[in-house]
Amino acid sequence: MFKPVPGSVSFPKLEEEVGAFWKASEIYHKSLAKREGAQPFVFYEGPPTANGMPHPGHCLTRAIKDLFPRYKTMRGYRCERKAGWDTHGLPVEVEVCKQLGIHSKEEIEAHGVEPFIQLCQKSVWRYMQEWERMTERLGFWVDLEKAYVTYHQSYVESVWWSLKNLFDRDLLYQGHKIVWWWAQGGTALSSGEVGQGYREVADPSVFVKFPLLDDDGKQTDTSLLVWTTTPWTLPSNQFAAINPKLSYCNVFDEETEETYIVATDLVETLEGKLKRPLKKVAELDTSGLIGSHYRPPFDCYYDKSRSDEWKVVAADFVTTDSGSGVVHQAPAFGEVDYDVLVQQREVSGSDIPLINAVGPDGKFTDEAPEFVRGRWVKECDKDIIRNLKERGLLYHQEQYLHDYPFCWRAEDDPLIQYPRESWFIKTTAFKDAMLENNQQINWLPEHIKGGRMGKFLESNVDWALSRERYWGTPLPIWECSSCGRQSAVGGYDELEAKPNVSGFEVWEAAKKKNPELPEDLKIHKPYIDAVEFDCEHCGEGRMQRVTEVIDCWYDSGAMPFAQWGYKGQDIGEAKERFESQFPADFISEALDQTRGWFYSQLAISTMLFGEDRGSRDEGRESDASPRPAPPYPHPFKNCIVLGLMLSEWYEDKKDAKKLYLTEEEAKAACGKKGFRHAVGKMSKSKRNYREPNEIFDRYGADALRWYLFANQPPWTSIRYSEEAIKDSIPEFLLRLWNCYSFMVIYANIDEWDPAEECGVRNSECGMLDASVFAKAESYRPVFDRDEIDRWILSELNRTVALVTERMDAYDNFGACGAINEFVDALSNWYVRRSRDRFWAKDKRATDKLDAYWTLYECLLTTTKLIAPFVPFLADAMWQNLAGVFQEGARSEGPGASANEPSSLDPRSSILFPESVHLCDYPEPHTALVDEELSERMALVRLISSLGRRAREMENLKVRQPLSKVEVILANTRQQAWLEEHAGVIADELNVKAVEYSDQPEKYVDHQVLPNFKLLGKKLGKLMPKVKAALDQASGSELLANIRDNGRINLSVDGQEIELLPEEVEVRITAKEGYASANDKGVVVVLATELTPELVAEGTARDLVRAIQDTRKEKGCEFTDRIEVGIVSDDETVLAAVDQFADYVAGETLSDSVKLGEIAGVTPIEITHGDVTVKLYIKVKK
RNA sequence: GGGUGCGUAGCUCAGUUGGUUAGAGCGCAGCCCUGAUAAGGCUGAGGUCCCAAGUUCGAGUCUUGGCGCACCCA
Repeated sequence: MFKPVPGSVSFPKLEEEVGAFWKASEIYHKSLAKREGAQPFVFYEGPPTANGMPHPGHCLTRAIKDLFPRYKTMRGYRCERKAGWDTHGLPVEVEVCKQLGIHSKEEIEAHGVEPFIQLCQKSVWRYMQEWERMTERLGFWVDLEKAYVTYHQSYVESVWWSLKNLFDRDLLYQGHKIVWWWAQGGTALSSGEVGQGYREVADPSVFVKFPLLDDDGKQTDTSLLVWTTTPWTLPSNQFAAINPKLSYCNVFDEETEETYIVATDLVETLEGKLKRPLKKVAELDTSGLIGSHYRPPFDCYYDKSRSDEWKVVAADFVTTDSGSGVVHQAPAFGEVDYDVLVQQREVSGSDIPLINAVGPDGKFTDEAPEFVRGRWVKECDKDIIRNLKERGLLYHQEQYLHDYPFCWRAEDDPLIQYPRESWFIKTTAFKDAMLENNQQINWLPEHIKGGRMGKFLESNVDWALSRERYWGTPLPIWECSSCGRQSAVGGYDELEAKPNVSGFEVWEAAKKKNPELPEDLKIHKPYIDAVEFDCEHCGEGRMQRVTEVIDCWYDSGAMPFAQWGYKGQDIGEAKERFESQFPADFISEALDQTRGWFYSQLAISTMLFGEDRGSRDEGRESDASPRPAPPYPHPFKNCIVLGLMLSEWYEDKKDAKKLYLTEEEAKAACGKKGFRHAVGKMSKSKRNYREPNEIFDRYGADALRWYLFANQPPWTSIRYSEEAIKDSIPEFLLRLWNCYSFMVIYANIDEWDPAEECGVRNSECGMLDASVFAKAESYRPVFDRDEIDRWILSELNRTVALVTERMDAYDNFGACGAINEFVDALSNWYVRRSRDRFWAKDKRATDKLDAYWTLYECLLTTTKLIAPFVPFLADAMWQNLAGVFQEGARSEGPGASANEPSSLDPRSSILFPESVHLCDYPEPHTALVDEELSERMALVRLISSLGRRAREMENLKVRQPLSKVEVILANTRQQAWLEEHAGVIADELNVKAVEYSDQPEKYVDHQVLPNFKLLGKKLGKLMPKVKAALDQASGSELLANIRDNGRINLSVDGQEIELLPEEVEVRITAKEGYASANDKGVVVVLATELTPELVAEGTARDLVRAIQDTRKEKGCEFTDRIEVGIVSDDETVLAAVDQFADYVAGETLSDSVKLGEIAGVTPIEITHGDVTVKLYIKVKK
C-alpha cells in the first residue's frame, strides 16, 4: 500500500521533512559515496562573503550551482562540492569601522591594528547562520563542514606560494598606481566608494600657452594652446597630448599678435569663446608636431632636468568635444596621463621620472613654485591662474560644469587622483595566453567570450595587487633594511627556517593572553609584520615584511589550488586533491564577476599553469611554472554567467512609497486600478522584495527553484517576482502532485501495489525500472497496451531524451520546458482520458492493470527526471512511490525516518535507492518513441479542442450529447489515423459518431498557397505573380488538378509553370453558417440538431454531475454507496431517469436511482436548464 | 565618451538557416468542465515587431544609420 496522500499539501512543510530526512540519512554523502571512483565532474564554489545577509540574488546563484552537480551526479559522475567563504577585504574593515564608530586609517591605527583585525575575523562570520540556513533550505547540496576559508592559514600559505612563484619569475613588481585619494584622510578609495560621491561642481577651465622650442631649444613665437580643468596640476606638467587622427592648424590672433596650435575643428568654438575671429595660418602635419618640445608653464622642475623631456605626444583619448585639442598631461594626477608616461618610458628606453609637486596630504611640496608651497592644492587654482596671467601665459579662462567625486565620509573634501606606490602583477605579459585560454571556455551566453570578457582581456593592464590596508592576505615580500633587496616567502614553515628569524613571540604572547584566538591569525597583520630575519643578499641588514596586504580578488582567484592548501608539492593529499579537481567542469556566478572572480581565476591559472607561461629569461631564481600544465581551458571549462536580479512590485498610484509584492495585496489595499506595476533594482531600503526565508515559508524552495530554472534562460536579467514564484505551484508542482495523488488514491482503493505485483518486496530491485517491473505478471509489454499508454510512454521517453540533451548543453530553461510539456500531457490528457480505466469495477482487468503500470512508470521516471530541479518534491514522491518496495524496512515518511541508523554505504542495508537522489538519471528507451503517434495524438487533441470551440460558439454544453461531428482534413494522410481514433474524439466531444464529410465543399473553402521556402529559389521574381495566380484560381479546381494530374499548371507572364503537390500548401477555412471551427488544416463541423433521446441523455449526465457535487458536499468517501431519489415534474427529467437510471447509478456508486422521495432525507434542489429538480441522497454507512 | 547586451501584446518574454495568418504565460472580459483538481479547458479584446534607409521575389529575423533602456568601464 502507498501512504495516503493528504487532500491538500503544504510544500514548505513537506520540504522541511525531506530536508530533515536528507540530513539524518546523510543522503548527500551517500550520493558521493555511491560515485566513488567514478569520473569526476568538477565544480568550484565561488566564495560568497558571510558578513552580509544572504540576498535573493544569492538564491539564484546557489540554485544554479546546485542544479548541474545534482544532474551530473545522477548521470554517473562524482561531483564534490566544497563550500567556500571569501573573508578578506575592505568591506569587512568597513563593517568593523562602523561598529567602532571610526573611519580613517589613523583612527584604526589609534584603536590598534591587533584588536581591529581580531574584530574583522569575528565579523566575517556575522551572518553565517543565515547563510547556512538559506543554503540548506534552498536544497543547495554543498559541503559546508569542509568549506575553504580565505583567511585560514593553509589558504593564505597557498596564496603565498603562488605569489612567490610569480615573484621569482619576475612577474611581481613595484610601481605607481594613480588612485582616487582622500588627502585629508590619507587613504585611497575604491571605485565603489568613489562612485557614491560624485557631485556637479564648477571648476576652472583654462587655455594656457606652451611656447614651442626650436631645434636649439630656443623659444619660438608659436605656442601650443593647452587645455586643462585642473590648474593645480600645471606645475607637475610633463607632456602635451594631441590626437594624430585629428587635424591641427596654426591660428594667428591679431589681438595678441601670437600664433597658436589648436585642433582645426575647435577653432570656431574658440572664436565663439573669445568673441573675435582667429586667422587660420596653416594646416599642420601632426606627425611632425609629435615629439616637438615646449616650455612648460612652471620652471620648478624644468630647470633641474633635461629640457627635451617636455614634448608633444600622441594620445587617442584627446577629442574635439571640448577644450583646444591639446591636453595638458600631469602623469602624477591622472590615470591616462600616467599611462602616457609609461609609454614614453618604453619609447625612450629611459626612466623618465614622475613629476609630483604635491604631497600625500594634498599640499604642495617645497618643489612647487614658492607662492603655493604648503597649501591645499584645490585652493591654489586661483593663484595659479593669476600667476599665469601675470606672466602672459594664460590665453583664456572660463567655468566648467562637471561631475567630480568627493569623499563619501567627508562630503566637503574633494578627492584627487594621486600616485601611490603599489605592487603589480605583470598580467600584460600573459594577455595573449589569457585570450587563448578564454577562447576555449564555453561561456553561456556565448557573447561573454568575445564580448565583455574578451574585450576586457584585450585592454588588460597589470594587476594592481597591493592594498594599504589591514585585514587581508599579507603580501609575502620581505625587504632588507640595509641593501633594499627583496625576497618572497612561500609558506610559514619557510619563514620559520629563515636565518636568525625572530618576532614569533608577538603572536605567542597574544595567544597566551587570549587562548581563544584562532591560529589562523598568526599569519595576519600585525603578528606577521613582527617576523624578521637576516638578509640573504647582503648579510648585513634584517629582512622585514613590506606593509601591504593583497587585493582579496586574488584570494578568490587562487581557490582552484588554495582550497586544497596546494603549495606545489610533488606528493601528498593536497597535490592529489588539486590535480584531480582541476580544471573545473562547471562554475556559475553573476555577470559582475566577469572582471571579478572569472578574471582573477583565469589570470592566475594562466600565469601559474598556462601553456605559454610568458617565459622570461631573467627570472630571479627559477622560471619554471608549477605543474600541471593542462591544455586550455582552465581553471574552468563551462561557465554560466547569470543575469542581474531585479525585483517586481506594485505601487500605490497615490503614494509610491506604499508598495506591495503581489498583485493581490495591491488590489486589496488600493482597489482594482489604484496601483501600478514596477520592475527595478532590488533595494534594501525600499524593501521591494521578499526575504528568501519568507519565500521558503510561504511557497517553498521548489517553487522558487522551478521559477528560477523554468521561466527564462539564466543569463537574462531575472526578476524576483513573487507573483511568478507563486505561480509555479499550480502551473507545475501541484499539477504533477495531482497526478501522483490520483494514482495513489485509486491504487490504494484497488489494492494495486507494484512491489506485490513484482513479488520483490524487500529484495534487490535495482533502480526500479522496467527490468524490475517486468517480473510482474500484470506488467505487459508496452506494445500490447492501449494506444494512449503507448503514447504517454513515447512522450515520456522523448522527454527524457530531450531533457538529457538540453541539460548536457547547460540549458536548464529548455529542459524545464520539455518537462513541463510532459507533465501537462500526463495530467491533461493521459490521466484525464484514462480515468474510466482506473474506475473500472474489475480490479484485475488487464486494461486497468496496464493503466496502473503505465502511470506508475511515468510518475516514477518523472520523479527522477525532476530530481535535480525540484529535489524536495521529487524525493517526497519517490519515498511513497518507490517506498512500497521497502515496506516494513522503512519507517513512516521522510520525517520519521530520522531514526534510521546512518550508513555511508548505500548498498549495505538498502535494497533500492532510499532517495531519488541516489538514482541514476533515466535513460530514454528509444524503441518506445513513436513520432507518428505523437503527431496523431496532437491531431486528436487539436480536433477535440476545435470541437469544443464549435460547441462554445453554438452554446452547446459538452454534457449535451450530439449525433455526430464531421471532420475535414487538408492533409489526406491524416484521415486513416482519425478513423482509428474516432472513439476518443467521440468521447471527448460527447458525440455519437465521427465522420468525414464527403462534401467538403459544403463546409469549407480551399485556398492553395505556394510553398515559399521550396519555390523561392525556383521562381525568384515570379513568386508574387504565381501567388496572385493561385489566389485567383478556384481552390477546388486546383485541388482537382492535383488529384487528377499530380500537378498544377499555370501560365504566368507567358511562362508555363508547373507546381508539384509538395510545392503548394492547401489551407482550408470553414464557411459561415455551420457549427464549425478550423485551424492548421483541420475543420470540425458539429451536427447541432437534438433528438429527444439526446436531450434525455444530456439531462441524465446533468443529474450525474449534480449527484456527484452532492456526494462531495456531504463528504462521501470515494467508495461510499448511496441511494438516490429524484422528484421533478419535468418531462425530460422523467424521461432521463426512466431511460438512464442504470447509467446514473453506475456513475455515482448508487445502489438505486428512483423517482420519488426518500424518507428521512432532506432534499437538495438543483436546477437543470430552467427547471428545478429535488434530489434525495442517502448515504449508506 | 567607449564597450556589451537589449527594444516584439497592458506586463514578462519566446520566435529555428530570411518564407507571407508573429506566439506563450500572466492580467482583463466572457464561458465551459470537474469525485485527482488551492486545478484544468475554451473564446474574445489587445501588435506601426523602437524609427529610417538598404539587400531580397520575400525582413520581426540580414546590413547601415539613428533613437531609447540596462550594465560594465572611463
